[in-house]
Amino acid sequence: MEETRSKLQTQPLGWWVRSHGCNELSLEHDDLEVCLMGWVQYRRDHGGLIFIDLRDRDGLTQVVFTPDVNAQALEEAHALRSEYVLAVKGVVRKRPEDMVNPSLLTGEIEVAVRDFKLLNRSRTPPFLIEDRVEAAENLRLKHRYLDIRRPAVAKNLRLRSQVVHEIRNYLHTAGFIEVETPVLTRSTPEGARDFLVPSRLSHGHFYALPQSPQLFKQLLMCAGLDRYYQVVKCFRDEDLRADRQPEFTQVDMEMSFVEEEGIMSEAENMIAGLFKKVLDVKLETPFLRLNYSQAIADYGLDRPDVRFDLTLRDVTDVVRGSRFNLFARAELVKALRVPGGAELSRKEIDDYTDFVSIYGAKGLAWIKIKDDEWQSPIAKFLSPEEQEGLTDVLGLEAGDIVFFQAASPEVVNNALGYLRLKLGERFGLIPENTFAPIWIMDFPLLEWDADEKRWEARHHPFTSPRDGHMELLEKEPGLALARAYDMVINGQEVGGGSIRIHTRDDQEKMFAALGMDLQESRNKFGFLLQALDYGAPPHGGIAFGLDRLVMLMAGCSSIRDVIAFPKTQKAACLMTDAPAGVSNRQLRELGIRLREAENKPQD
RNA sequence: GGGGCCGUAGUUAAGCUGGUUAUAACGCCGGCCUGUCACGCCGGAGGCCGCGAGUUCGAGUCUCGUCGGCCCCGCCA
Repeated sequence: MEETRSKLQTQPLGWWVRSHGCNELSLEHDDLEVCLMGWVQYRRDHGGLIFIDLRDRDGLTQVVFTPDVNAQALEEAHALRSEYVLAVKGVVRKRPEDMVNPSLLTGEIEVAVRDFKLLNRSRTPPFLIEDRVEAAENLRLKHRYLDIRRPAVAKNLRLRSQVVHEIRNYLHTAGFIEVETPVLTRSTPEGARDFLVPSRLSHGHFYALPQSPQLFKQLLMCAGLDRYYQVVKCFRDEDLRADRQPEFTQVDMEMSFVEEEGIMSEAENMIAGLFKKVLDVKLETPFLRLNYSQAIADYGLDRPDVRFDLTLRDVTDVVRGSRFNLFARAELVKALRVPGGAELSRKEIDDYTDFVSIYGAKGLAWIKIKDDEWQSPIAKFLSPEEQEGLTDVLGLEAGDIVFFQAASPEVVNNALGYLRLKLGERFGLIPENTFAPIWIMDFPLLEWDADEKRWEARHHPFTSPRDGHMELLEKEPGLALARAYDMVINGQEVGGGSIRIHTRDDQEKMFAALGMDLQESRNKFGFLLQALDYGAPPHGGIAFGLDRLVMLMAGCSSIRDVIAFPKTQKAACLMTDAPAGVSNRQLRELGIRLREAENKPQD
């Protein structure tokens, strides 16, 4: 099959040197002898005349084989096919007047081929290397090197490179020192599941891949480096999502002798500068700020999309004494008013009811405000006073629809919070090409783990409580607030950080509050406690999720689109087939025997 | 661990309440063509309908299981 494609022999590059890229030539190069190298994008074989669009990472240039320039080359060029790799020497010439291709940057010229070399052949690719053809994602991932040849994918990687470059540039200028921290480190409790690496030299012992360089960067502050940053891979063995991969990249920073303001202003200047330089988008600084509790109250979520205005309202008091039992008894009742929402069909409302059920909602109450009446399955249960109260609190007008959730705060806020996003889309309330950054602050320090029946650090156990809140840990741990902050853009959490605990005393108190006894905390975090004991400066930092940030800037909806070689939802790499089995010899060296091998019958 | 969507030529899809030989476009192969640009024209090849059971006279179509991909809940900052 391959033989039929071409009898043309491939040749070594020899002394040929590329003179230009495929997006570079224009009328000002007229008559110039050039040498281009690239792939065959399209071939238009007219028999006595052949056009080839030669592609490299930058663009396309039309090269033309004609008998009057080189008849031999024309003869050979009949054998060229898609994705063959060529080196072409020729002369730049102006195209005939009405033959200009305005959709090509190089569309005013063409290169008349004097000589060419076939550098490599190609099998017919499994999918067309074109932006307008969307092949199935598993196919694209299996042949990712072909997928990346598509300009849209390459463009994302180039954007990512620009972003990292600007970040490094900014931080370097601002006096940050880039330091690499270990990838083979020790497993620490809390947080996500670790990826483990067995030790050959110490059987039965394991390294863990870092979930983040958190402890190392704090130790670098103890070391007096003052300002640290790193663009670093982090690893978390948890289930994947469109915005979550098992290995992902953080822009990790830490600063000494600063408090919230110092870190946040540096971080938002960096981000604003980035958007300006890379996208030419101006973000107003300082960014808006919102308390966690206010974010939950207004938006239901701790990463609100503030590009549009719909907000939730607490109407618990209005319906407290209602004949409608569900409302009267619920711990929390909130309403979401959608102006113009009365146009929603019954089918759409049913779909929204299904939608909120995934967040634990048992149903979705609604009222359509018509000119003369309230159209609703629940209106009849509401007294005139309650109706008046709702009209007042919500500012109801004819044409509106109001959705209600009455349940636990968690269910109410999640259900209405995500419903708000859905409705924002449905009613076209979300402006495109807009970036709305916002800081979320004053997070609770701890979070109740219902399964484990204990308090856990919401951020991580090194986060400092607000002044005076350390004392709350014993009596009212749920009320203690953290000196933590998240940066949210368009409803995406792109970064988060905190002021750290920098005294041994406080850090031990914190561990104790998390149910760790002295022995245990010294065992696991002895090195940190010691470092804090030797004059640790006050410090804090922030880490950005680079993949999410680039995804946002690229306008993609999955971080896979901005990662060169991403993994599937089962954390597999379809190209290399990782993860894969290993030989018994490798296992033996590591002192490992698989449990399944003992149970499974030998075949 | 759970819910939803999907799997048919190389690719993207169509295939109705089960019924003759499984369609189309693009791609691929061969031929013709000196101004195309996603060239055009003529001809051709190409299928384990993801895999395995079951129901049925008969399964791409229905049922169950399984594998894989995507989205989500849980999990994860």
